[in-house]
Amino acid sequence: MSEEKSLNFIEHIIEEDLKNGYSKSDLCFRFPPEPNGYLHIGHASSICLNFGLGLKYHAPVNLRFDDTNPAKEEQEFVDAIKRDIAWLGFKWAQECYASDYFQQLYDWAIQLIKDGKAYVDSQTSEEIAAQKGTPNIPGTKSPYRNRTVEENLELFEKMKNGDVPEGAHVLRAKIDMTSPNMLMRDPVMYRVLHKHHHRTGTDWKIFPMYDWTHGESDYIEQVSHSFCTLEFLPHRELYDWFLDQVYDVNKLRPKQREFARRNLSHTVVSKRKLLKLVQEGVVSGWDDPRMPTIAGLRRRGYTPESIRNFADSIGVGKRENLIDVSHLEFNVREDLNKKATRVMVVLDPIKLIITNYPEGKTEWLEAENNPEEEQSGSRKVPFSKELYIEKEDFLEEANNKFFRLTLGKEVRLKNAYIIKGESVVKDPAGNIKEIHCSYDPDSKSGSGSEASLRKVKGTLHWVSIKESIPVEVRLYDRLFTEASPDTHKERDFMEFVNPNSLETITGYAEPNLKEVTHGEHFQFQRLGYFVVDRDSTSENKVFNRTVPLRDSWAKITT
RNA sequence: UGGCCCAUGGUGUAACUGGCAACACGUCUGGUUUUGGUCCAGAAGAGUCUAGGUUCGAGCCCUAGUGGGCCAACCA
Repeated sequence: MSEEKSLNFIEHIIEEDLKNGYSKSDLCFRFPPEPNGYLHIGHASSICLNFGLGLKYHAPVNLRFDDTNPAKEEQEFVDAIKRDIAWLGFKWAQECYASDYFQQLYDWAIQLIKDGKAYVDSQTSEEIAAQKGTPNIPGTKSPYRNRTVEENLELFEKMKNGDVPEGAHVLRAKIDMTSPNMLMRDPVMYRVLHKHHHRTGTDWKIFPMYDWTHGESDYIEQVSHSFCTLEFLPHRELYDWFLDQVYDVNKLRPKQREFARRNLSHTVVSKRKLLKLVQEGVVSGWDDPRMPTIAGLRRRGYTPESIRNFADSIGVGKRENLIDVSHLEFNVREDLNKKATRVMVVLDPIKLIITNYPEGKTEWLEAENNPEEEQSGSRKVPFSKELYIEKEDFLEEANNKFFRLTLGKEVRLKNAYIIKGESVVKDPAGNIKEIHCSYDPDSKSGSGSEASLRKVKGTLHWVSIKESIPVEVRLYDRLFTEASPDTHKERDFMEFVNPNSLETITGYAEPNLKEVTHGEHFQFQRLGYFVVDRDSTSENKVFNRTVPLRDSWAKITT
């Protein structure tokens, strides 16, 4: 009776620990962003992983800001990160800041100095780097490595008090300059920075490095499992070394474990690169609907559920990966199919005149809001003699693979009548100006009449010209032409930016779209899922296309 | 002149302590349908990087090779 989903390797680690002495109440996780930018779809995987584990094991998950570098971090990003995680639907147990642990970290550092495990180095960063060697060549010891405890304490005190300029000294852990792991070659623990920190202001002049901070923060919060991406694997040895120095056997000792970050095709997931797109004006900002940021996806119309389902469905692994965006798009469609109200909008209009329909008459026809959702109800749409339909929904002559309007054949107008193409009116250049057709008055949708039940080959969306309203519609394409824009070593990812990633057009919508609110989702019949964007410079309502309806539309037009 | 990680259909994952490879996306076909969507049914597609070894039996274990990735920031 176990309909249990198979476990991923992260869950196996936890199950294993549970078998080997951990109790369920020991479990505690964390999501530790640095507040130096916006969260993106890559972070979403990590968020869903950690918070998902919290939900699964009823364990707390802390939101911890890794704010140890005042040069890059800002309160604005802290706020944006909290907003995005909350929007995804997750609740953190505690809001923590690495900067809250500065004093504790400092006290431990003093202890390390006293134990002869840390020393103040007064070389330049270049000198230190040179001594570090390479992965192939062992490093050499710093001339300051054997300073006395007293001297180290005194210098470190000066660093702390801001009595020395930036770069004058650093505090280093005394480990092993010949280790095959570069990170173990006397890593820097503290540097001097005379910068304003968004939380501690000017209280601290020394700031701890990531490695010295992260494991100890996990320990302070008694996080049981600290999951990070694979590039931190070599850091684990150092994570454990630092923990060894402060660890109390009566307390829980956190574990760092690593998983592969998720890469999405046709996009970049690197704050540095995303920042460049913003700075160079390729996109309008961090929340441009083409951006893979949570804020961008939200504005594009992606729902929290779709992002969470996506993250859950792709799982976690340890290998290099490139997930096709179609996976993400599937999850969006699946969710929006149940939520989005069906409406009719014509993007590339051509006039359709129903020759046998009374002049000046307007009928208000019943239209279902969402056939997938019983309770969604219905609304009225106006129908009259002169309509717009999509230009590409008509061909004078077509083979029988074409399911839409041609001369002499019948199709249904969605929610309305069955019509038959009669003739076309062309301008002198031969372009079709209007299409004339006749309608069958007995074929009204939902009337139940024999005529209305007649099978026709296709159904078209339309809009009554007189009552229609213009709307601004933004169609998006992938931001990069290349599936993997950042793995080409010799070429810059900017070379792969798709110049046609945004197309703005004016469409004609049924009048119901006059009253819509920001963030509302719609399915424009045949055209895709759209979301109402926030107010802009346009006097018309603005709709962002979240995603087209599967691939069919593009397929047919070719 | 190194150390570590990884290798399963097109993509992403699964296969409990070894028992002839499963799920989702994508693709294709058929049916339903007031939109070529949705929904339903079905199909194709890998024999698990290579070579050895252990074993009655290996995707799972061992060895070597190959391929990919990570490590030399006073970033995280």
